[in-house]
Amino acid sequence: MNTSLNNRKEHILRSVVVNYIKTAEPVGSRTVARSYPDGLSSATIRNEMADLEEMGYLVQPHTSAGRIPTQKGYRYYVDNLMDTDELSSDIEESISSSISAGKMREIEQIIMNSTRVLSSATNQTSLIMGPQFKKSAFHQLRILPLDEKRGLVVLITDTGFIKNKVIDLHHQLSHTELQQVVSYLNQKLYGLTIDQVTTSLINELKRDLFKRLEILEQAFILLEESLKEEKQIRVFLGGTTNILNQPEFKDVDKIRRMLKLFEQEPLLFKILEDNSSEDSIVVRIGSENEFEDIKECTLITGTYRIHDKTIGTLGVLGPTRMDYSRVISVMQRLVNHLNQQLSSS
Amino acid sequence: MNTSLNNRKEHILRSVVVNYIKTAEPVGSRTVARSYPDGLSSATIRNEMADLEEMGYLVQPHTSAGRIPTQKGYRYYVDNLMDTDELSSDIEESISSSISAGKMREIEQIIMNSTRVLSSATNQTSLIMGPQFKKSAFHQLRILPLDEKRGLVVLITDTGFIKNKVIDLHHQLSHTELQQVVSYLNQKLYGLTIDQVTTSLINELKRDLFKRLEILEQAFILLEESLKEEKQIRVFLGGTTNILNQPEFKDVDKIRRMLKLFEQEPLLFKILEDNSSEDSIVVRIGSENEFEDIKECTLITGTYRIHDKTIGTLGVLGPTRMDYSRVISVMQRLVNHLNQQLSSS
DNA sequence: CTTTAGCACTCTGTAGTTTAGAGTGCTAAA
DNA sequence: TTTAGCACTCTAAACTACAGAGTGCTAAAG
Repeated sequence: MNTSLNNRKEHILRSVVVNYIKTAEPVGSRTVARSYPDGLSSATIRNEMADLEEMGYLVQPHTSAGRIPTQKGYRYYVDNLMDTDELSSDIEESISSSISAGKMREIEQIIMNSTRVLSSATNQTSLIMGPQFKKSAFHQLRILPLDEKRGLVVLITDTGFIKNKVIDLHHQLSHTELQQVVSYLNQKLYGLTIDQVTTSLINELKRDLFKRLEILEQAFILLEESLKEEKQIRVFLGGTTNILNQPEFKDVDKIRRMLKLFEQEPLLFKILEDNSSEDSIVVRIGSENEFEDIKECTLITGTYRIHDKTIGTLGVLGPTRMDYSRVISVMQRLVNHLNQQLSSS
Repeated sequence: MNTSLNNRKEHILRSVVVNYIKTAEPVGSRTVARSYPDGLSSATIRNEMADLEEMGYLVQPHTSAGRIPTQKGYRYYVDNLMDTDELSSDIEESISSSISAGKMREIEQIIMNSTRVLSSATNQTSLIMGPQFKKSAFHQLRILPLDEKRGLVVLITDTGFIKNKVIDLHHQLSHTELQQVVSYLNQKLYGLTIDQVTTSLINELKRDLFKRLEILEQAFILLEESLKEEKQIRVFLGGTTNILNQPEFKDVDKIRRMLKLFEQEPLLFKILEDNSSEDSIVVRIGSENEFEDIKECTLITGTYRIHDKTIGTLGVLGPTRMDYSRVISVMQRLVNHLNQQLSSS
């Protein structure tokens, strides 16, 4: 199936893809002929294009129109024909400046800026999964008494997350009792990722502790809730209006479906999560995507890390007619910057 | 200018407004005639409608079409003709259930649910300004040492907000020194709203403290940053796709402008802030709005409180052809629930 | 004086028709 | 194997025709 094409066919396919990406209009033989270095006539090109159509790389929207790439055509282009884009210096700059600006930056802030850069540099919709709490390792638990009846539980991870929650302390605890509980918990949990803190582990700890102090029910409830709650992680979106600029979304109905999708955070999360892969950048074209709603789109994803630990995914979503070369370059650059920036604190 | 209309004209105006809201089609004399209790002929209605047009309450899109209400027409309707909607029981229920569900609810969660309810019950876009940190009063400041080099500053307000931040402690502090600083700050700041903690006050405190301990520069930086940071408060949006259902937004260009607006959080914040008023619910029709981008829309806003302290605003944004009666009823109900729910913890 | 029936007139939206232009596939010659 | 030439196809835009909805005005009736 994966027979590779001869040189001339490759050249023609590339030309069709590149032109179609640029103009969104079916590409005719004349146009391709012009791009061919040693002048070949349009008739010859026509023959080759007919071949490419038969092989499944191109299609005609109707009998007498130019050709547009099929999904298979895009795939071949991405795998074999694409050269990586040189980024213009102002994009380079906007990437590095918007990410590294302040020093005392919150991680959320960095992520939000990234969505902005990513969408504006690619002219597509960008989506970024915020850092995944549950993949971080447990580092420290503190309980801070607020007043007679309430305390603040603070949970700190190795990647710098801080979660907190006010809890009721029905039974007053002495300071030392509290200390005991806390240090016990810290000892048991240290180094585990949040993922690993399962309900059964919690129950075990609970039994253990109840023997000594029949108190901290509330604290455990927090811990459990904290796990559940984090299932719905934020996905940040940028440039959702960019799809309106693309001619493939001139239909109000398509727009609606797309925007509906953007409103469903859990779904977006799933989409990103499923596509996150350890190795750099993944391109999913059209029906290569698992999710029904984006089977007419291309999704390009990458992952970012803190100290070699993958903690989130970023993606660019658009029509299959997407400037692959540019998007991939931008994404690559952005991921590098992010990794560097996030790991340097 | 504000001459009130006679009974018959009022009836006709109401009929036109109600019908137009329902169908989005210009309303003709025949339609109005049907709605008139004692049969009046369409010819009579026509005469009255011509009058109403001259007075500025109605217009014709073109010579031989029905009438549609002008902004002035809507205004008269809202002020004098509208009766409040009875809400169907399932909406009542969805309001109360989605807001009061859990017990240990985070305030953000409640707000997000509110956007959902509000937009789905009104079929419009809803926007809610999250609770305003800076209007809360300072309650407690804690500093929690994490390790040798870092500490966690925790700031708690009377309305239950908890802000925290990791700070570097270049110079190690003894426990007692830390205690001293913290209790001094607490004493000075207690009861002030965050708004009132101005830069000058911070500087004063700084001078004061430097005399005793030449240390806590970092802590102050936090405090200052915390103030700045909170200028960009989150605005939660719901049902942005609802505008696509309205025929006034069948033009892709209008859609784009609207969605662009939704992406500009600071602007939305300003819009909501400007419209927030102490007394219940405000209706801004068309050009009554100050902001250029929504001069073709109607914005209906209300405020919610915690213990009689206004902390946020919620709004419904849509075309001027909006079901005023329903939106106002829903908003009223939602605000009541919110106030009750937020104040009971 | 108010209401109404009747009628001519206006404007829109839709459906059908025409036409220019772009691009193809095929054939036959180079 | 390549290319010139030509007949053919399909689309998108422009134009025309027409039915339908609604108006304003006039003149008659209450």
